[in-house]
Amino acid sequence: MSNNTKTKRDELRQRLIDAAEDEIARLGMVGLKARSVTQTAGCALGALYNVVTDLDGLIILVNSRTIKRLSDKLDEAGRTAKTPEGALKALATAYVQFALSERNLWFAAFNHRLPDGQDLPDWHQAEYLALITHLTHPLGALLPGLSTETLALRAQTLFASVHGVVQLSLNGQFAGAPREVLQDEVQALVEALSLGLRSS
Amino acid sequence: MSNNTKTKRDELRQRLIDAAEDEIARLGMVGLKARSVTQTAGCALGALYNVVTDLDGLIILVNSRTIKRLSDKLDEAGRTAKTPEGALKALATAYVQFALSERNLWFAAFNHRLPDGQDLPDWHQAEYLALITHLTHPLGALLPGLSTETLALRAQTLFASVHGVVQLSLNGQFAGAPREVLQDEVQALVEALSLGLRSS
DNA sequence: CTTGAGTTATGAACGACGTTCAAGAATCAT
DNA sequence: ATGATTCTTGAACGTCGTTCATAACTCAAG
Repeated sequence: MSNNTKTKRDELRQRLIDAAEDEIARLGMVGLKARSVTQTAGCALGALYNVVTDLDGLIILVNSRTIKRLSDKLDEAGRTAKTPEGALKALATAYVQFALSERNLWFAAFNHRLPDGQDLPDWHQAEYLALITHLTHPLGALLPGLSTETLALRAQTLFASVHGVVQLSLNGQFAGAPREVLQDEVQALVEALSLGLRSS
Repeated sequence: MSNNTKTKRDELRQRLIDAAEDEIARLGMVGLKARSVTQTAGCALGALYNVVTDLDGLIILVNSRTIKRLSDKLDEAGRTAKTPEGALKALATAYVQFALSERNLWFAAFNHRLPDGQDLPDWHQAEYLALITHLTHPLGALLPGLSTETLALRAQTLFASVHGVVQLSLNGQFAGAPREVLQDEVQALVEALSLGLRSS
């Protein structure tokens, strides 16, 4: 394969990711169709499968972008805070804001499921883990003396609990905090958890 | 419509729910197919649409059963505890156990999404809300003096945070507590939250 | 029992989907 | 300029949810 065709493929892959990202953002994950995405990317239907394994593979590439963007927001939020608890609150706020403003992409990133037996590629799993790492530092300052492993576990749990509140609120027609008080509820959650974790 | 045909329809509806429940339990929500479910229920393909609006409608009926079963488990767990905090922990434990033992049905109940613009029927939304009500009593005992509305909100948030930890652990190939320590992490979460909520 | 109008059940047919692959177009070394 | 090789294309396939013309059935009236 010549160098020229390789860069052409890369360009097409980028165009496909662009188109897929747009389609998911507008219509959600189920709105992503092979025929439509290839048309707006300006290629043949079959070309999709030269450049990407699957529609699932394309979703993964979009999700990778989303996670990267979310990671940047968290980075920014984490830097501005003074106290560890303030940092955790700022991170939660940023997370909620991201989920609210990029609902469909956020949803795709956290709810895309591969067919049974298939696993996410390692490089992509690592991106999710890196996301949670943003919590490790402030949480470690709040809870000194924890082993690295327990700290990592607690960071995952903290992340997951905030994520759960956002998910049930945005998703759920049933239950879940109404959208107007979502930020408040998440703040209360982080505050109570910070307090409780420190004194337990 | 004679009475006879009405009960025949009801019987068929039950058989379809049975078949759908089995199929979802074995293969997950995406494994539910109109052709297969009607075949094991012993009826024609089109009969599905006489008895139920949609495949989505069938999923809702299965989810209703699942929520009812989960509600029973929570009832049981809530009754055995002495202290409010003990009750919350027992409820969380029961929830985790249910999710672990009925993964696919649990997943369907909390991740089924109707097409854009459609809402869950009111009677079904009420079932989800009733589920969360199990937390209200012990939480109210733990946090006296809260208004009914804030108490309901806190109960939803507590529910959602536990749910989030379970979801990310079971779902996520990326991140989320590994399954062996899930119960421990959820216990730690409930403990910290109880402590933190009380003293805030 | 017979009739026929009204009701219910059936499954072939439809359109949309993801994916494949034979055939054509483009590229490149000679 | 030519043949070999690589890449691209979109028609075709199988599967899906859903519909609807038609067949089968039900039942009151004669």
